[in-house]
Formats: sequence, C-alpha cells, structure tokens
Amino acid sequence: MAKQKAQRETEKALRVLILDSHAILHRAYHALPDFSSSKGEPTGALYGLSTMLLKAVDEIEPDYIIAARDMPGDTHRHGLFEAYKGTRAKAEDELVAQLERAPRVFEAFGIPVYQQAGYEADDIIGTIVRKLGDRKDLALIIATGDMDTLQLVSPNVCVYTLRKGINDTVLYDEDAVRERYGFDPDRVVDYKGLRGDPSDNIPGIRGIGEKTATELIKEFGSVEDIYRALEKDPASFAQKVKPRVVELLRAGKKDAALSKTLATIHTDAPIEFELPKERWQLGEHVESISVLYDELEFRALKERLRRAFSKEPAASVASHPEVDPRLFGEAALALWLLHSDTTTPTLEDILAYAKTSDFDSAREYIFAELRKTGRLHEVYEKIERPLMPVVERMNAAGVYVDAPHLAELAREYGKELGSLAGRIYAHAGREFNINSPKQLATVLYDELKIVPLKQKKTPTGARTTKESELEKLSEMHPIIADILAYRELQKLLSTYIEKMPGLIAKDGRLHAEFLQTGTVTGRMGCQNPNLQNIPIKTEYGRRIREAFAAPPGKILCAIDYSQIELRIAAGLSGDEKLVEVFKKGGDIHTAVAAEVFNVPPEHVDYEMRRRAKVINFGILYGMGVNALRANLGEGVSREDAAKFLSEYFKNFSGLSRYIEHTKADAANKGYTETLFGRRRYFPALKSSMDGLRAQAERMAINAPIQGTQSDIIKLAMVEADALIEQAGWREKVKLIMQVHDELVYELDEDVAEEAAEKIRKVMESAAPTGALSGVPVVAEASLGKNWGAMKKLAR
DNA sequence: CTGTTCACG
DNA sequence: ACGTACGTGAACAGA
Repeated sequence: MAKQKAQRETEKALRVLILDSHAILHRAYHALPDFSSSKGEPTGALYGLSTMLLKAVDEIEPDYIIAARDMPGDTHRHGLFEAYKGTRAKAEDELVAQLERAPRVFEAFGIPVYQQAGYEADDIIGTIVRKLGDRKDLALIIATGDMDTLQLVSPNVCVYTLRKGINDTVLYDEDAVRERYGFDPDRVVDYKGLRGDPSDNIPGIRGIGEKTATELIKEFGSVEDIYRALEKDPASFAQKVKPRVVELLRAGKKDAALSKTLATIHTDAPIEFELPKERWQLGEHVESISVLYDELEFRALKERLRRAFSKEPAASVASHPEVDPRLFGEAALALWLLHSDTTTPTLEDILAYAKTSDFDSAREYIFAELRKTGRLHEVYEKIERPLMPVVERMNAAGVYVDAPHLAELAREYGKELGSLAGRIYAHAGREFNINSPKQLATVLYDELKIVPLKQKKTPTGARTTKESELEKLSEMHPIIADILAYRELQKLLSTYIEKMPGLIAKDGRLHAEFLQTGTVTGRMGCQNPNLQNIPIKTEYGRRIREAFAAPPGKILCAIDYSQIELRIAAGLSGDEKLVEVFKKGGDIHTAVAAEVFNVPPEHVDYEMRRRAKVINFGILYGMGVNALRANLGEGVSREDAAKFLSEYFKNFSGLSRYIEHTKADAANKGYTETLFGRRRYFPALKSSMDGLRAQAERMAINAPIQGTQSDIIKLAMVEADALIEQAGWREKVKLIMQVHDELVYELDEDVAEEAAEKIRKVMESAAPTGALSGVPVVAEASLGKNWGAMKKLAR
C-alpha cells in the first residue's frame, strides 16, 4: 500500500530520499527489543535503521539518498530557551554506542551525511529542502522517526515516517497532513506554538491542548493571525472563542511566540550542499552492505538485501524464502500459542523469541517447540491455522454502514449535548471543560461543595469522578444527572458516531481489523474501529447499532451463545448441581438463587436473583469477598457478602474444588489449560508479593473459562465456514463480525432462515459431545435489517 | 506518553 | 492503608 502510494505521489520526478539519522535511530532503539551481537555490542537501533532504509529503498526507489545528523552540543535553540529538550532523558549508553556507529551504516550504503555544529538535523534537512525546492523535476521524501519535519511538506516534499514499531510506515503528503491535523503543513509550527511539543520540551500555552489549538488555527490561521484578531476586535473574538481560552491566549502570548520560534525549522544552515553527481544504485553498494551486515550479524537483513537487489520474481521466492506473509502469519500464530502474552506478534518478536535474526531458523525453532507441546500443536492444527482464511474473509467483507443514520444521530446527539453543557455551566456558575476529570472534580467537590459519604480516589490519588461514584451523589445536586448524561453522549458521539463515517471505505463498508492473536486469553481482538464494543445497553447506545445494517436484498443474522461462560465453568468443574441446573434448562440465575437461599424457585424474588447473578459472574473472574461486597451494592456488609459466598460454595462444592485445583495446578505447571489445550502462563503465581499473586490467581481462574469460550467459537467459525463452502453459499452467506460469544452474518434473503438455523446448530455442536460433563451448549439466532433491531428466530 | 474513563463480552 | 473481578480498544486531558 505505502509502496504504491509513495511511487504514485512522486511519479516521473527524480526522487531524493533524505534521512534524519538520529530521529530514526531513537525511534528504532525504543521500538525494538535489545538485540546484540555475539560480542555483546548493542545493535537493535542499527538493525531498525537498516530495516527502514531497505524498506524505503524498496518502496520509494530513490534516485538520490542523503542523510543529516545532529552534532553533540547545544544549538541556537538553547540560546533562546534554556530548557529546550530538557525533558529528554540522557540517552542510554547502549543508544549512544549505536549513534556513534551509525555513520558506518551510511558509509556502507554510500550515503553522504551532512552535519553542522549548532544546527539540528531538522535544520540541515530544511536547508536542503529549500535549496532543492525550486527544482520542479525533483520529489523530496524525508524519512524520519518523528513528526517534527511535517512543516516542510509541500507539493513536492513529503515525509515518510513510522507509525508503530519499525515496519509500519506512513507517507505524509499535503493531503495526509490536512487529514491528520485539520490544517495545512505550514500551520504545523503555529500548532506547536500553541500546543507545544512535550517531547522537545517546547512549552506552548499552558492549558491549550490538541483540540483547542486545532480549532483556533482553523478559525483564524497562524499564531500572528490569532493575536491580530484578538487585539483588533476583542468583542467579536469573544463570540467565537470561550472566555477561558481568551484568557489563556492573553496570558500566553510570549510563550506562543517563543514556542513557535523553537518549533520552526531553519532553512539557512551554513552548509555546502550539492546533489550527488551520480544516481544512487543499490547494486553498487551490495558488497559493502554485506560486509557491514556480517559485522553486525544481521543475517535476515542480508537475505532481504540480496532479494531487494536481484528483484527476484515472486515465483522463485519458494526456492529462497524471504518473509512470505503466509509463513509469517503461521509463525506468528505458533509463537502466540506458545506464549500468549505476545499478542499480535511482530517479526521482531518472532526473531527475539528464537534468539536469531534469521526468519527461517526462527520459524523452525518455534514450530519444533510447538510440536513438543502436543495439545497446543493440536489447537494450532484444528483451530487456529484453519481459522486464518476465515478471519481474512471476514475482514475483507467488512460491514455495511448506514451513513445517513449516523449523520442524523450526530445532529441529534450534538444538539442534546449542547443543551446539557449549557445546563451544567449554569449549575456550576462558570464554564469549564466537562471532559476533564480534574476540572470536574474541582467544580463538584470544591466549588459546589458536594461532599460524598466516602471520597474515593483514583490510583494516583486524585478524587475520582467515575460514573458509579457520581451516581451516589445524584440526590445531592441536580448537576450530577446532567453530567452523567453528558458523559454518555460525549462518549458515544466522539468514539463512534463522529469516528465511523471517516472509516467507511469506497465500497460503502467499514473494514475493521479483527485480530486472531489479539488477546492473552485466546479471544479475538478488533481495531480500527473496535466493533466488539459497540453500545447496546442504553437506548442512546442501541441506536448506534442501527447504523450497522444490511444492504438492499440482504439481511443480518446474529447468533449468540447463551450463558456460554457459566456453562463452561459448570462443565469444566463437573459440579453436580450446576450441571444439573443447566441440563434442566430454565433461568440459571433463578435456579442458583433457589439453591443458595434454600427456597423453591417460584419463591426467588428480584433481589435474590440479582445477587445470584452477581455472584455467578463474579465466579468467572475469581472474585473474592471484598469485590463481591462492592458489586452487591452499598447496603451489603462484608460479613453478609462472606456468608453469601460461603453458602454459594457449600452448595456448589464441585465448583469450589475446581477453583482450588485450578490455582494449585497452575502454580505447579506454571500455566493453565483450556478444554482444548490452549495455554496461558502465570509466572506471578509463585510470587511472594501477596497482591501480585492474588491477582495472578484471579486471572488463572478466568483463563481456562474465557479461553475455552474462545476455543469453541473459533472452532465454530471454522466449521460454519466449511458448511458455507459445502452448501455453495460463498456469495450468499458472509461472516462479518465476531463479538466473543456472537457471530454476525450478512445473508441473502432467500437462504436466510435455512442458513441461520444450520449455522446455529454448528455453533451448538462445536464443542465435542460430553466434553463439558453433559452441559448443553445453547445458541440463539436472530434476524434483522440492522444490528439494533434483531428479532429472535423460533427454534 | 500516562492516567482516567467507559464502551463491549 | 488502599483498592480489589477477567479480557479488550479508544477518546481525551495534561504533562
């Protein structure tokens, strides 16, 4: 993707790649595990630099490459502002050693390096960009590790930088900068003037953050424009800008000017610069780079280099494998199964695990380890490997989104949010940032003098403003209800309603990324956006689900497991009573309440059922007495909770024994296992720190239950996919979402009911018969035109 | 970048 | 003494 973009952007022109040496090394140093050569010299940052260089060469195909580096010592910026870059920790020795060796890398690549005492690499780059700027036949690409050079972006200058890790690159042209920041590249310095840049210790105006800075720039323009508007016509300025912000601007004029100066890249460094006479060609440097890679022991890179140079066609890759995406995916799966803490493994994770820099030997090592584990290898063969194409298809399918519906919600909720804010300010007697927990605490607890029965604190000692605590104050002041409503709407609006339209692809669909190896327990994860936390519990939230719809001629089908985790707990423990309750069918919480309170089921009242439900769920998380008390509600004493818990375990002694056995077994083996053999390791179970150990014990109780649920639904996904294939339904039945205990399909209307019922049956029978002590697995199907209005299908 | 809050199962 | 249930991703503030 980035490759096509890089080449499209710069078509025809000669491409000049300009490297910011230190920025890349810094970034690589922090993004990579500690690699070192056999002599013990640190090489991680150099490895990152080399990787990025090869990647850039491959994607950009530059005609010229040059580099700029910082020199030790202060720069002209320190003269302006003593604390400049003052927050930066002194570079660690291991990084310094690599910064010193970096010129060796450039030398091997035949890349000239420019530097100048008193100037930073950014200024050198700025100067080169200016000198080359009027040459219309050139396209300049600045490769760096940070965002500082975005201000230089113009029609023929773009910035190639790292988003995450060292492999996820992104190319910023003018449009991309506008999309990311909301304004043109030449306003980036104004943005830093207002907001500052914490990583360089540029102060900005205290109190002005990302959002305010962007709004001001969009409305008025540069820092100078903003102050001109403020000073020329204060009255009309005050109409557009909140009083708080006006005050901040007045007080911060000097800071803004200084910060903008600090952030501005100089384009007049006294360097002699000329474009190299000869075009840069990889072939001329392959020898010297190979020597370097031998020196640094970068075997994998050597291979990549050889391939980049020879540009072998894809067909011959199998005689000489570089990192084939499929093989990488399989190795990542295997590594994650061996060590589930490494979620969504990267290439670096794989190399680091096998303590090698060669992908093939790493892969062999990891699979050998996997085979040694027997059951884990079976999880790979039976569940995870077959699931890969299913997940791939699900991500490719995406989900259709009703954009007009989102627009309507945005309008409606926005209006409501405005009036709530007005009411909150009226109650408070002033305007403030309701989204700031800190400011909110000041307003509630200091200014309005609302005194909670017990002032709860956050882990860092701040007074909490979280929903469950605010609810207790709702009788004490009318502002509370408004704040709770504001919170809900603000969250829904910014996280879902406003975010989603921008994520809809050209096909009118949202292609989120479901991650097969996304969690430590075996569950899937989801991002960009996360479709596994779309609201449902409140009316405001449910209406967001309505935006996930079936396109014309199609219908959505959601099939979810009923009480799957409790069934698994019952099944794994083999607890007689619990198993019996599930075999009988009926309402599980009522049945459990009847046992615990020792009354016939028809005498279970609302409160008894509610308590049974709390404890049923608590069990799944390894809950103790205190947590149970907290969850039962304020009116319940610790003693009552303890009694309730002991009564529960007296009734369900098999479950109690299972929990104890799970903890002991996990401490012995060092890991837990699911029904199918998926592992999760818990070194902390042997910790001598009580808190740490207790936390690990809770996780160890939950892991087999949550993990078995993942085993079952993943297996069901594979089997349902096989059914679809076999029935010839590829075009008619598409899996579009997985939400832990629910699968959502988009169906052709003509096969809807038949497919729904068949998939439902597959889901119910995915766990082998008898594996759960005879506890039945139950799934229910619903159909609907959208995800917010699903109707249960009679079985 | 970390902490806080909150959406889901 | 304090907070306490497991697993996620994301927005926002503030440093």
